[in-house]
Amino acid sequence: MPRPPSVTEDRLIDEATAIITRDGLRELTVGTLADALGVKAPSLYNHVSGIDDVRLQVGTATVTRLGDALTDAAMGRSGEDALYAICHAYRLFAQRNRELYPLTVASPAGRDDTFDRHAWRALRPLYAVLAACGFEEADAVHTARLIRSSLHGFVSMELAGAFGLPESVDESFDQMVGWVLSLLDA
Amino acid sequence: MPRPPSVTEDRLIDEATAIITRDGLRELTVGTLADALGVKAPSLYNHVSGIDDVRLQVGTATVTRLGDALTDAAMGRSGEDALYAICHAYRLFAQRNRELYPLTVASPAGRDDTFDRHAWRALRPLYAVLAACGFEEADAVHTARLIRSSLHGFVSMELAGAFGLPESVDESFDQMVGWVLSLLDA
DNA sequence: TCCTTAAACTAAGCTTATTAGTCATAACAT
DNA sequence: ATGTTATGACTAATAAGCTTAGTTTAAGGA
Repeated sequence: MPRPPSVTEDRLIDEATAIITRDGLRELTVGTLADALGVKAPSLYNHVSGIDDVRLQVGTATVTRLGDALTDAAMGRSGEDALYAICHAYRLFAQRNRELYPLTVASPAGRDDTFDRHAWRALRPLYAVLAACGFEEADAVHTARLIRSSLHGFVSMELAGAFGLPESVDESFDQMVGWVLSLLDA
Repeated sequence: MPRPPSVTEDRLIDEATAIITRDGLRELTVGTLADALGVKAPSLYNHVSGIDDVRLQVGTATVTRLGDALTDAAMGRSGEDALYAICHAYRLFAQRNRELYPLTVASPAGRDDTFDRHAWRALRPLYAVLAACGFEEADAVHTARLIRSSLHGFVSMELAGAFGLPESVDESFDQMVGWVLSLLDA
């Protein structure tokens, strides 16, 4: 029927991810992305609804990778051991994807079902640990929110350069993780 | 010597703040700000170096107001009582300034001395509580980072709509504050 | 071969940020 | 009073970004 597209969804997300990683979030534009794909800017509108859509799709792909990283970290461990690994994997992912990480927090401009589904899925290892430690439904939710808040707050402030004092940031993180682990005893 | 400016720094920041609060961060542009000030767009460059500079200055003003709110909350209280008030004042400020709050986290695009000074000043009530509770130098820094991480992480995720489940967000916050307060006993 | 269909293209609009260069004016020194 | 001058406001213009409209092209099926 139609001619084969030179732009596939995978290639689009890959190139957009590469631009953000290499040059920063602000350098992802319709123009730079079209160039990277070897196509003129308006042609992108055959594949996405706009630049916000591209960012959303990159965010979805990134939060999926984050979930994979957390799952890998928790694999084969349990309890405090697993939670410790999850915390450190979370921070490591943010550090290695400093420009992409902000896209994982939430879908800007209102709900997006696909993003939300993938974001929820990324939290499975965390909920698995809590469930295995005997946390009931609602309590698991509150505790997971606390842990996510601490982790996201820490890494986003760290990436933003909000920790200005000379004290070791690694040590601060270790101390915070220790505190998070103690939640499992309660 | 020169003629009196129709655009003062105060008015500029006030109007920019009003636009962000009323219409959202994305609506703050050189054009909308110039209109609000009754001036043509290029005239703004006699007062600021660009739109990023405007955002930075609004952020500085906002983080100062945040510090005032925290100071007011802690006034006349001490220990757990003061920290409880600080936590709730922090969240309330973010909720009442949802569009402005992201500007308080850090100066984008590298250090800005003025912003950093005001941001540091905003943390004084927190450090005061910790000092009064006997926290030593480095330990106070690590603990303050933990508390800031939890608070910032929670409110930024809440504002971003990252807590999708039906469980009460207020209850999650209360539980988190309870844990934060328990830090003072350690 | 010809038609359908989707994806590419060109052209063009509008918005935003910014720079260059000009003009107006109010405060100050004389 | 008057002229100087610094400053801020203006017009004009450019470049970049996002998007829409409308046209062309090419591959696969009839």
